[in-house]
Amino acid sequence: MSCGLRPPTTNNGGQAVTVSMVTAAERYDVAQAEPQWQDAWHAAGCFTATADAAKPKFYVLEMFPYPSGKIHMGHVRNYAFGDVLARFKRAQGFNVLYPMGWDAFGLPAENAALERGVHPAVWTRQNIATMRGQLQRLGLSYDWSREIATCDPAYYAQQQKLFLAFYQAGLLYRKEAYVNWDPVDHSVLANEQVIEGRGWRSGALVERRQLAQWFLKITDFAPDLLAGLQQLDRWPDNVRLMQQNWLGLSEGAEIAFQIADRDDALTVFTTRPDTLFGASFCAIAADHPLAQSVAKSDPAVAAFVADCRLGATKEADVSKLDKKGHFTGLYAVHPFDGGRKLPIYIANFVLMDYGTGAIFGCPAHDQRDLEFALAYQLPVLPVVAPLKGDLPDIVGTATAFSEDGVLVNSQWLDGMTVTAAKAKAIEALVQQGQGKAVRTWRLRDWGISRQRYWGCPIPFIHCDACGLQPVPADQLPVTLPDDVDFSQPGNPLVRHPTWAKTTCPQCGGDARRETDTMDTFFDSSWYFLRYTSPQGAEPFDAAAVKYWLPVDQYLGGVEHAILHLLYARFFTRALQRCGHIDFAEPFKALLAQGMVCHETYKDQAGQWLYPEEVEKLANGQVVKRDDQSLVRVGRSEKMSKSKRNTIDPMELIGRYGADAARLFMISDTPPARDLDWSEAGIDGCARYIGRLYSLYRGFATAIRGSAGQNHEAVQAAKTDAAAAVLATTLNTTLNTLRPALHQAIRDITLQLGDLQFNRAVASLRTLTNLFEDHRTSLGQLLGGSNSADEMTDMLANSLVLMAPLLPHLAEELWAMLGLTDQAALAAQAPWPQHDASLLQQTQVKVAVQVNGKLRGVITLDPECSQQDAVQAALALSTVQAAVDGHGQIRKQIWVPSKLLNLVCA
RNA sequence: GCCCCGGUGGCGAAAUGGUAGACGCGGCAGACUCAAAAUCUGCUUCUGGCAACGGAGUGUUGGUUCGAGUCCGACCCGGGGCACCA
Repeated sequence: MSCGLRPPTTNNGGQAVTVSMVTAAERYDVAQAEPQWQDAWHAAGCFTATADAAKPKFYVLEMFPYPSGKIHMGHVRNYAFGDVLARFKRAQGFNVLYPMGWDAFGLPAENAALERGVHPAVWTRQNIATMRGQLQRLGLSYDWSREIATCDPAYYAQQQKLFLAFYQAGLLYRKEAYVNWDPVDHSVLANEQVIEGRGWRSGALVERRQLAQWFLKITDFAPDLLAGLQQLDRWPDNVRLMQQNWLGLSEGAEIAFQIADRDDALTVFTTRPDTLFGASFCAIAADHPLAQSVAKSDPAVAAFVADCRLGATKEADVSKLDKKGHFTGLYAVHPFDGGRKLPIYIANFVLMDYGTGAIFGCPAHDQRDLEFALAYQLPVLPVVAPLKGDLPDIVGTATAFSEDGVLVNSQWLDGMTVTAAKAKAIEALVQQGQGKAVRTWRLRDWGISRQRYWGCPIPFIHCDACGLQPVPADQLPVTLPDDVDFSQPGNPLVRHPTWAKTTCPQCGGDARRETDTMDTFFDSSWYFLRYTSPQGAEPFDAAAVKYWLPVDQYLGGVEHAILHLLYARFFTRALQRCGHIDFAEPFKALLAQGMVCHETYKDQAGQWLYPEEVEKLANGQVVKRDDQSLVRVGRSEKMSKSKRNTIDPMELIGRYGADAARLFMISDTPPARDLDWSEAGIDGCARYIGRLYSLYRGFATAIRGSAGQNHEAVQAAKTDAAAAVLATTLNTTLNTLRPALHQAIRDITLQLGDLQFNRAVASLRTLTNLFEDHRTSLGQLLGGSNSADEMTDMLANSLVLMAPLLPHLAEELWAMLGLTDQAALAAQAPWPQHDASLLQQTQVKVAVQVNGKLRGVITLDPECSQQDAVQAALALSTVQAAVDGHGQIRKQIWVPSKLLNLVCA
């Protein structure tokens, strides 16, 4: 990099500059400077992205926020990471797309309407305006011209087209499914609104009720979603593993058990056909057709089924229930032993959604089956023996044996391994016509119907005569009515006097609109495509998508590791099938950032409190700020609006500035790790910025101000000896800083590329700490030596390295050093390259161990031979003493430039 | 319950199987100051020692290795997800 501003080298008699002294008036005015640079970036159009096939592109995407009202620390963390990367990639010469928008539909807006009477649209728009301002104040380098909001009819109109395309492609269907029904409020509740089995507002016991709902056939893509994970080598392994487990492929068998004294059979799914001889019962889900039919004639069974319905809808809750069952009075005939009859139970731990909704129970080798068998006094027959040792006491320890082993007590399977027995059992079942090998997925189809107002209307019409009709293309979009009544619970679309009334596109008769709206995950499954042509008249422009997609780096909270990311992956496949796009995976690389956590507060009434409503007294008590009532402090959890344990970052920004707040969020903690919120350290970030300002200010003065620093200093050094000392000092500075800069370039480039933001900050600090250590002689070099240009270039390079991390400060210093003829703005300066030849070390420190224990360190030439190293090592008294203490050297481990280990005996 | 992740100084953390604690926060001491703030300098894992120099140490425990924070096994503790919060 060349430097245009050449410092004068003649002596004009200027005063010596004291680099470290800064008066208050010379301090960095963050509040004034930051908005000014934000304006400058905007005016220069630094961040506006334009598709240009000639340039390599890089799409940086952050999970867009729900407009809850204010940004919180999790957002700042997420967006600070993204912005650093976007700025870094721009400097590296990429054409960067870095957009922002709003996941604007959702439940909280309706809650605000219910609680405060404010219309969801108004509330949402206000929140967006507030949060946009906050993000802009953070100096994030978004292309705001591409901003979108999912609640904008311009967005959801396009979404309705996609919905109809999926319908055309046969990816959508309707079926009955359970919802949480609040019998008092007469409304459907989200899981979040069910607290300990009761409606959050009414307190009524929640029931499960069946409703006809829309489903997307995500299960069609299960094998492809699984296979695709293999290619996502820039996704974290844990996220891929979570997705893999969620898809939940299991290889097993379907077995038809003849029902005794009836003509029909019960088909069960099992992954352990090898354990068939250990079966002691069958169990079916409460929603299984067989259970339904038995319930019709048996009131006790009906009561049990009804009881199961009352219970939980969540898998987590279901699994915590005590295993309960009810005998149906029916028996299943064992397929390999007609003499054995297995009682058929209805059991609360069998899920209708998984497999066939029916199982056979082998208590000895399945923990859930064992618990059930122990509760209902069913036989426990071990059929697999461990490979080593005796069969453990299964009943005594109440622990099923589910590891690998050898078959016993199983007639013609005896002696086989589990794997061989599985194959053999299936083979036998196939021959008998009673079974087959099948693969089952845990994944269920995606239910997208929501009985709510604030979502994208599902573009369908119900006609009594013609049935379900898609809204014709020329009648799209179906927009939400504005005049809605939130004075009572339930979906206002249903109660609206006119909105749902329409005519059938088929017969022209009276018909009703679908009043369900879409799951907001639908909205967020394609927004990254819309960013490429945000104002387009079609959902997205094919050429723009072809250029920008896939997303090169996606950044978001690990809490979205499964649902959102899986739905988005499904969506691109669905769009591919519909011919809209030609790729399957939307996100090439993923950073699953850890959560920002904070302790929680509840008042005496059990209401969540925001941290700012809480005061910590000197005596350690925590009280409510307004009435001093005692507050209950909960453990640290993910910051969330529902628990109100959020921190307003704007207060920090007001106090310290955007750069300090951002630096604080990216320092110290690695991105993927959770962060327990604490303000300890923010002062240090602000001080670092102040220190850098005064440091570089001193350098700027040295460059610009008094010419001939070096000359002055040399003049001042009256004797030859003093002059020689000065020359040596300056030389040392040169020889220290030169490799240090290139080390920093190399390190920061690698670290930012690997998203190790905390380490990049540490590397930058290491470099600038060195500048501080050498500030006097660096000032002298800048002030008119042969190396002045090189030193100025070095400072310019350091600012380019700084620019992604501290963008506002870097601009301020860039201008201050007069570098604007290299690039008008630091944000436009190209990323430096390191010179590997400058990183060669002439001396290396080598650790000397005796029997693996550190006994000394020797400084050697990198090319030093093992023999010489041993000699140098033994010259150390500590090493010699340790060797003497152990006897003879038996072995030497020599890792050049690193370590010498003398193994003695 | 099932799946995933994490555990290293007083605190946040760093460390291709090769000198544990880089870089910070906090603390202590000193310089500057009438004083304070800011700034600067030094020290700061614990422990013994005046020191030189030792001993211990990465949640617990066992193993692999010349050598383990790192790899393998078992366990303990904390956090996240579990399909209608987003």
